[in-house]
Amino acid sequence: MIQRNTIQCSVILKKINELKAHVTADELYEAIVSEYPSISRATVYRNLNKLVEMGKIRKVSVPNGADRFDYLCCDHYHVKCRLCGQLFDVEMDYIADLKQRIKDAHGFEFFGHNIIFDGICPACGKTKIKENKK
Amino acid sequence: MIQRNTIQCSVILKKINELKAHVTADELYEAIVSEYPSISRATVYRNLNKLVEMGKIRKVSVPNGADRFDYLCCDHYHVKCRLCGQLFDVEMDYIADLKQRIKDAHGFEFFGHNIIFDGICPACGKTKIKENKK
DNA sequence: TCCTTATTAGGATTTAATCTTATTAAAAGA
DNA sequence: TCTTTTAATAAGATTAAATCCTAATAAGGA
Repeated sequence: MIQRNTIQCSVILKKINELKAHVTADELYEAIVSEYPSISRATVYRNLNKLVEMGKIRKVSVPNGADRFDYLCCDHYHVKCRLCGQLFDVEMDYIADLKQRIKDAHGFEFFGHNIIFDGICPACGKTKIKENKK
Repeated sequence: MIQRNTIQCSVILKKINELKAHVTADELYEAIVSEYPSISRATVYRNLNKLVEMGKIRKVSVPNGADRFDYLCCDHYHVKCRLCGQLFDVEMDYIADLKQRIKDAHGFEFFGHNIIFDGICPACGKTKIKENKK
């Protein structure tokens, strides 16, 4: 017996697919606790990592912020707004050959890569222009 | 009077350039406190952020780990060993045109990007082979 | 149904980073 | 040089993210 299917784990996976957003573990906990009041924060964190290892969801490490979890779809990248801190999807092909660009691997074994863009989202961009006009 | 040159700030910058490594704020604090015992952790963190904003050093956000700080040299990328957690430089040209690859910017303003590779360093790779042979 | 043990709940703990407040010192001007 | 202003500091408290700890629970094979 290696791994058990628990109600908690399936509730977590269901909720991520339902929300279709880049949620933090804590946001997810808050969303679940209303319909499953006894669930523990530790259970949410533990199962999220388990689901990532199983390849059923994706974890996005965000600079200066909590990790975010994403339902699975195509490979894609993200941009974090430097003003509001929100994470958005970026429509761009996955750069499959990125590791071929590495000049000297020094004996490293590469598995994948993570790209996060730094930018300003449309909403914050508009606010910024208004504030500059003041 | 906008900004003051403090001894603490210059000690921190000097130490980063001396170490020439990807140090965390805490590692840096430990390295400095021996020769400057009264320095405060908060001062190290505050000045590191200040130096990043001034463009004198670089901050690297590492998945599942503390931020690391780098002395300035050329633009480059990093790889984090998934076994030992250490951060290493990757020799690869900076992809200046990366944002041109974005298909639909949705009104976003882009400034830059951050790439972190996921891999296994040579030292850990050797250890792994040995352990598999057991 | 029973038994083994993976998983959970709930709170405690750890770690990274920042905040708070009284004190100190950088640097501009007299 | 001395005075004044206030940015920056020290030291400890606090916050936030994530994990750990332990007794209790429940998944699922026998």
